[in-house]
Amino acid sequence: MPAESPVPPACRHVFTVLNYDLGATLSSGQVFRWHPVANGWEGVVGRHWVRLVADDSEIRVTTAAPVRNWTWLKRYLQIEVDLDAVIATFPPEEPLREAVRACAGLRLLRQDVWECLASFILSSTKQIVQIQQIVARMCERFGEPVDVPPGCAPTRSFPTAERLAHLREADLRKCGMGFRAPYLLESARLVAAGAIVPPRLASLELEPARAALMTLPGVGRKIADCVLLFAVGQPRAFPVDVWILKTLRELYFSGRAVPLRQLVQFAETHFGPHGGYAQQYLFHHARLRSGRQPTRSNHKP
DNA sequence: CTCCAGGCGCCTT
DNA sequence: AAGGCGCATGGA
Repeated sequence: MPAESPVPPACRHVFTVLNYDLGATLSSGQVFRWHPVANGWEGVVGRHWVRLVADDSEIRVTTAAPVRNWTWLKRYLQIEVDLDAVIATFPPEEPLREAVRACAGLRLLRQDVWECLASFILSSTKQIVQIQQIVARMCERFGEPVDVPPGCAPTRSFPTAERLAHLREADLRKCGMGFRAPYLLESARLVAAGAIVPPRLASLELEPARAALMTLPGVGRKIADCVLLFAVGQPRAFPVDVWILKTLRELYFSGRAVPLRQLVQFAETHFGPHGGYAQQYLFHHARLRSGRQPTRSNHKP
């Protein structure tokens, strides 16, 4: 057996990619801590400050602290997902194909479960820009400092469930989260107490995992499915939010008023084993068509 | 000013 | 089971 040749840790790495639109992926409302910079994106993954710069064939990575093993980031970015194989499982119908064409290279990430869960508890009846602001304030106040490159703005990790569990509701309300504060606080306490063990969700089937998440206060079907899709790795999970509701009604029911339950039923059965990917294409496409600028504040001249 | 935002929990039928 | 309403906060 050959001896391990020690690989010196570095702050740079390159992932070779095919059909990966990093900007669409990071601005499509599945994650809230990335912001665009000159020619790329900066964010925090776990305890790592990360800058990503992408072109057609690669994603170039810069971190602040040396990294020995890039597996965590490869997993987060889902580098090894064969997107064409995913899309090949979609039902052959034109509205979905059009969304896929319009959002070519849009991917799903594999986020930290607690970060995703907490973020989406904060998402209800909030615009994406506002979710970003609330999450940023919460990280600023309660996260741990992470290393950043010289000259870059200081930033912090996403606060753990244990950290939030020891706060008071008023501390969280100061982040601007309003009536969501008690939901987040109680969910943090339950997770910290082990009522839900995030890493174990991935070993459950879709339905039991969904049911487990929905025992948490402030977590209904929609938020549970966001966590299952964006963090747990259940590609069939299909979050039905107001955008998707409207889109499904328009594209598949001629704009008629259809009961929510019937739309959820349709979504479950129509889009197949990677329905969550289809959902993300429909969602992002709808937002693009609305004229909204994802992740960018709509400043007027 | 009013309206609404990647919903949920709880209260009515 | 299914539908209606209030909930904080801040942009548009």
